[in-house]
Amino acid sequence: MELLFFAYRDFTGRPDEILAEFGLGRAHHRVLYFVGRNPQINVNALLNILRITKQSLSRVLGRLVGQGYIIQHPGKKDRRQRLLELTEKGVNLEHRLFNNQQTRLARAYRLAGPSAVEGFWQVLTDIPDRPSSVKKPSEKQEES
Amino acid sequence: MELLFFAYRDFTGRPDEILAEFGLGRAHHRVLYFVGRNPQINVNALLNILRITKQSLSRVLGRLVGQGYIIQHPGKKDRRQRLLELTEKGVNLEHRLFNNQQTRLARAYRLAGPSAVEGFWQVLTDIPDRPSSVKKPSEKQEES
DNA sequence: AATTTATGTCAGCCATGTTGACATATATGC
DNA sequence: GCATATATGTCAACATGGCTGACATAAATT
Repeated sequence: MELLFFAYRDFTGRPDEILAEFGLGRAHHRVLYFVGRNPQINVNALLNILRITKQSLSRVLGRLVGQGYIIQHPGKKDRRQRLLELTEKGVNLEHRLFNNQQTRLARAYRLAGPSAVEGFWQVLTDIPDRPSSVKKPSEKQEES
Repeated sequence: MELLFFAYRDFTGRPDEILAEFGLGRAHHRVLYFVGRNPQINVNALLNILRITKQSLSRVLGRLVGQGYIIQHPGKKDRRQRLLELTEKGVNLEHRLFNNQQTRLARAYRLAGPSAVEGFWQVLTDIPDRPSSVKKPSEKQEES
């Protein structure tokens, strides 16, 4: 139980330091991450993943767009949508953050061994609410 | 990677709702949890676990003490220390929150099976920074 | 007696969540 | 084609829970 807390705490620790150099926070990290993994995602889909209000997202996203980490462009099928995508600058930063966490995970994986990793995934997948918003974009936005 | 985010997000979701009924937040939950699991813990040890400043803790802890969820009393060996302990009221609330999360975990465990659970623990234990502050109070506080 | 340690407190700042109200552009339904 | 719904944005105000800095007190330690 508390392991989840410690894991999360230390998992975000290093990235937080890196982000601080750029005057960004954890919230910006999450946006970078999910936009990076879901190019051309629209705002609504992103809101559903993060489960925050559009006003909260707006502040964070606006900053990322303003500083050139993310670009927006209208959807082709639905021009009301603003589809989000990392710029090269955004990709770079995201990679830097990602690598850091990956290193930590890799260490844990190495220590624990492959079968443990398998179980880890298994359980972790089952913790969130039912269908989960992970890689199930089938229901929403096939944008652009 | 994102699984950790989703797991954490949904893991804290229900408890957050319950806490809101009492006008408390997630920070209070963490304190209740760790005090519950480490009766007679002193303030410094708690700060080391949470990795926050004493001013932050003070606000949260002060509230919990004020509303009778936690009691403090001076350490016997070192009377400067304030040892923390849940009251019956605190135990009740903590149980309620705990059970909720346990239910969620139990579901995941059941779905994933025992060997997966084993691996889950294995990996999760290895994610945090080295010695980890879990059950390793050997270096600090042997109070009261 | 001097210093260090454990704890508390005041005051203010910042990031990031919230609600509510309202605006605009586009898509959709009748 | 107009009415309405949807996708998004924006303004304003507020709450929580981090943070820093400064200072206070009691008890332990040297």
